[in-house]
Amino acid sequence: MERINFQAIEKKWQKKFSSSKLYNKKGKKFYCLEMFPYPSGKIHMGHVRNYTIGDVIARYKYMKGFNVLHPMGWDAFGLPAENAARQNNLSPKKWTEENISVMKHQLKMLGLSIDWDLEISTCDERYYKHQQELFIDFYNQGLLSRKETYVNWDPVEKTVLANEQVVNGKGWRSNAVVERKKLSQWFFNITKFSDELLQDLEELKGWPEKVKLMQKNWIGKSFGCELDFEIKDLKKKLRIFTTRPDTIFGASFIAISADHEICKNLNKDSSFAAFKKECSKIGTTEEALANADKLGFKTNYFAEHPFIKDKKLPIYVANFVLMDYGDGAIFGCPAHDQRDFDFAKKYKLPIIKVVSDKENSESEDLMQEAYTGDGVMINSEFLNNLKVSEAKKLIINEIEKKGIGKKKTLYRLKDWGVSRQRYWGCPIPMIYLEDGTIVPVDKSELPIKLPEDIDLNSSGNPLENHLTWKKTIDKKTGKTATRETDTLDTFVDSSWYFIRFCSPKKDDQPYDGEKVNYWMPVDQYIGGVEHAILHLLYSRFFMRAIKKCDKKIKYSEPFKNLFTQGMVCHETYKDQNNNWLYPNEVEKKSEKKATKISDKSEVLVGPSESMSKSKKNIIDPEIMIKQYGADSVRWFILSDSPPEKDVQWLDSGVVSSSKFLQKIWNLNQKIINKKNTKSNTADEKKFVTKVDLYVYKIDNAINNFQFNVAIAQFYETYRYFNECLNIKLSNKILINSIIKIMKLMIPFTPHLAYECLQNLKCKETDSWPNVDKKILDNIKINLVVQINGKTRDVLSIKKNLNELEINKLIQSNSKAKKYLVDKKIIKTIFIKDKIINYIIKN
RNA sequence: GGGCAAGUGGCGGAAUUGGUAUACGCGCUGGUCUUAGAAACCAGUGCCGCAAGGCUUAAGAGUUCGAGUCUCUUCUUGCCCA
Repeated sequence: MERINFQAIEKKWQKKFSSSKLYNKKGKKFYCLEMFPYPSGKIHMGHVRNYTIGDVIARYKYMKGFNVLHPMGWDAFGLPAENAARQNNLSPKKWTEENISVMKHQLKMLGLSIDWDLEISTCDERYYKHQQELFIDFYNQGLLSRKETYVNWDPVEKTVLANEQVVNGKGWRSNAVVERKKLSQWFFNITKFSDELLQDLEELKGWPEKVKLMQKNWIGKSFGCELDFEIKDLKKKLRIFTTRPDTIFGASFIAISADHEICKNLNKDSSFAAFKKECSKIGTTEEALANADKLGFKTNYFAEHPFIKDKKLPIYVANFVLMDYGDGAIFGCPAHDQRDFDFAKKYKLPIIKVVSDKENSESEDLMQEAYTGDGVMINSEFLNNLKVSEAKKLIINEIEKKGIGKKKTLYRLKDWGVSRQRYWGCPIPMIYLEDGTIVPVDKSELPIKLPEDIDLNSSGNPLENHLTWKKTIDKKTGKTATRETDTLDTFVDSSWYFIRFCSPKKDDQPYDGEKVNYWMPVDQYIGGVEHAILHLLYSRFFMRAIKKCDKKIKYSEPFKNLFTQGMVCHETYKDQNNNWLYPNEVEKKSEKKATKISDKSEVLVGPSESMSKSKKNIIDPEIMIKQYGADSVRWFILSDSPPEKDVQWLDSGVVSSSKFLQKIWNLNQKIINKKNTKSNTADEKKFVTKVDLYVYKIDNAINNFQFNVAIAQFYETYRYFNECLNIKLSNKILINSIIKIMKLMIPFTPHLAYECLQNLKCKETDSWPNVDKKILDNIKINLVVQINGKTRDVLSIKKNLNELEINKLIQSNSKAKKYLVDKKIIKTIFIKDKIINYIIKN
């Protein structure tokens, strides 16, 4: 048999793919989008998986008659470009552009059905110009604000981090311990949509439940109430916020933030200053706050308990209370809150139990931890004997009646800080006038371009350090002004790129509203689950913000269906010195044994983990494509695991994929070269029906995102064809049937499939094979015969036979017959086309 | 600590959603071909048993004619939040 020349075939068809598109003007629109890549240098297996899945969907939908939009672009701003540029003495722009060119070439090698005419890059001024325009629109709509807040400061990167960029109190990239620093920042007012973003999750039927739940928890809606305490010494009221007003009778102290107004009275005290400094050492994440040592500073003030006459609660300044949570003050109920409990133990404050349950019957001084569960109120005067939920309602009522507070809804979601003290990002189009006012740049001046003559080697923000860039003139007043030197968080860039794809060349506006209303929402969005919260939440916010600025936009949800694919994993290897090794430095001897190729020393084979540069367990897709062909790589990455789960890369797997594709090629050759034989109508009918059944099954599997199952069906189909080469089928039937199968393979292995179809002289390759449902009705099914629930025979019969007919069949001709001799049948369970179960008595 | 998933051969996994458990692939074993190897092809491959047959979906219970699938308890792993 002739070996398949995949290099030649792939080259030939990729040339065609680069100009062919998936538009069916008459069909229903289908917007298929994969998360666009960061141009880090080369594509990795994660990209291969992501874009192969997307390509299968796009090609499949196109063949089903949809008008498919399948674009690609580059998430091209970001810190790595600056770091790389510094190391290689190259401009970030140049570095990024070179990476894009390499990666684009690599993506083309995969044979993707992307419409490259729509390509965008977020670092292109033709893109960020419009982002600046949107920024100004948002500003004018009151969706932006400038706030002075404590931020997570990364002392190594010298930049502000978002809460989610802080992992275990450390910077996600630098791993440096994060500090708190006060800075003036730009914020998108995402919290204006808190409730909407939460409510509308329910409408997202095509999203994984898991992702919706994560977003729900992230938004974190909770109820509580505000409550005023009186401080007699200061003749002031202290407003606190609590989600547990029911535990008010268990209150034993008040804790306030070090930045609270009351602390101004303490500023002269040097020990307080030292304490305040200590507080700034912990980050602002909930996790950092929870894990930090609870520290308190006792003030000389006391608050009056609102419900217990003459009871005074000491006021502490505590490091775990922040100004931006509630009002920067809480009351502490140690018995029922772990943080308060730790604090009370440390400063020897009273612990008063107010919720009782079987599980926490011990007395207060024996308690090892706070009890946060449900129960019945005790020690709480008029709340006694009520359940926690009832007590909560009643106490809020009482508080409102007394006029000392009110019910309040609280969201965990914070406004989105977008200022970054970095060069390689979208400049913020705002200017500072000499009198201190801040105004947007006049839209006619957009884009505010990044300067190219910058010095990346001195510390801090290169835009700030630039000699002339920030000096400007306000167009309206003609007065001198200073530019904002911060740039936007790169999450902003990716929050609207899917909208830009609808009209990527439109120059005078960020988008063409009509096109947006036609193509949006994205019908299928595909990407990693790691973006489940931020990117998706920000994008949902952007769509709403744009809708608010532009009444013509119809949609507020950007992604109708979301698919989150699993990661690509590989075994890890370490040598005797505990250094990681690349897979190509290692020779596998058996399951757990391997040696280092260079010196034959023993290698420790570690578990399969997500591919990462740091562990060196990476396989270069380009090398695989060159060795086995793009179709084999695509086939393998889809074949081995369900797409939502992690997949383990196996060289043996891709080898077997390429062997199978060779077999498919051979089968095509055999059929094309076969001499016409005399046909048998019955055989042909059976064959055609069976092929249609496979078509049906494969179609179903693709529709359900079960690509691994679809591929298993292809293996079976191949086997069946091979068996049938020797039975009496006309060439016409064989060719028409193999054409159907090759069409089904287009989404998976487009190069091979198109080449085979061409050899089969198939002219119409744009439509999906239809299955006649009537044919499937005539197919034989297996009916299971059970005696007392044990399978004794399987009958291959026509569909729709009734119980009587089945009984007759079993009595006349079945292995189950012998079990029924001389037995009394007390019950028969019969499910049509599935099972018959005889319950007998011995 | 809380929430959510998941647990099926040596491995990746399938099971029409309560109806033949282990499809398909990898690996392994044997064979054909070959000077030899590779490739290709054929056969076998959950466990016990010579066989008839029995057992088996993390462990245990329950519902049901029937449970991998539903319910409860326990264990383990993963993810998210703390």
